[in-house]
Amino acid sequence: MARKPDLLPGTLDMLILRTLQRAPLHGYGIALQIKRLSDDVLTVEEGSLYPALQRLLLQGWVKAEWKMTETNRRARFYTLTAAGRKQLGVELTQFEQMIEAIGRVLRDVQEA
Amino acid sequence: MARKPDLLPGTLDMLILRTLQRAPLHGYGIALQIKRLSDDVLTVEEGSLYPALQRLLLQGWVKAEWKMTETNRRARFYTLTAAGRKQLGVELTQFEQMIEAIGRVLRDVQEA
DNA sequence: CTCTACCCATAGATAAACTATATATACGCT
DNA sequence: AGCGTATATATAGTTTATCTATGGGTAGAG
Repeated sequence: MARKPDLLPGTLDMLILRTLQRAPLHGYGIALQIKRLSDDVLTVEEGSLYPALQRLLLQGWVKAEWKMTETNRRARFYTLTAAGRKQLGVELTQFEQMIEAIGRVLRDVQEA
Repeated sequence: MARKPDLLPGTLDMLILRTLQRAPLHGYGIALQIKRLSDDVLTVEEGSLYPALQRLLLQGWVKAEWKMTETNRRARFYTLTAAGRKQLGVELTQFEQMIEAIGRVLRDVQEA
């Protein structure tokens, strides 16, 4: 009845970019980190993650290169570009603005 | 390039239910109120609003009846049902949980 | 030599929201 | 009388994000 979404639609790109701002990372690692930092509230499914990364690549917000992980595995490491850093700023601002706006509607702030 | 969404996907039903919790209202009025309370940050397009109201009706979360407005117009007034009140509670809780989780990811709270 | 954790990727379905369009009426203005 | 604007509902068709399901493949532990 009441579905339990894995994440809030429209926030995935922002979460990925923010994760990459801390350090370059591969897809699997990004998903794990988001899951862990959110205390398992947010889960990034693989079918959402990899298309999202393709989107970000196409937009030029991240770049990718194949490397070996510490555990000796081939993995594609994504790095935030300058444009990506800028985009992250835009998305963070917009997101905060929306959250505040939603808060106003939910709380029904009275005005003169 | 950087799209400006009208609202955060996944929050519309909650916003409508919350608006109706204050008082029964017609579709047009709901959209106006959300827009105004949010200081024009949130805009509910008609193509989003009316399908959403149909959804809520089908789920039994609201009921509707035709009435006249104060300005002497035919309009369909929606009222929150008991089930709708309950659903609103669920959605509010989930939303807060998600927002907090996103906040943790964005702020990268350090733990032991 | 099998199992689990790690890692990438895409095709297809679903659902929410958007754009565009259609209809209609009350009221004020000229 | 005629026009424009704000009010009011509704749907068809498109787009886009996310999910489900599936397919690969490798390192290392047991």
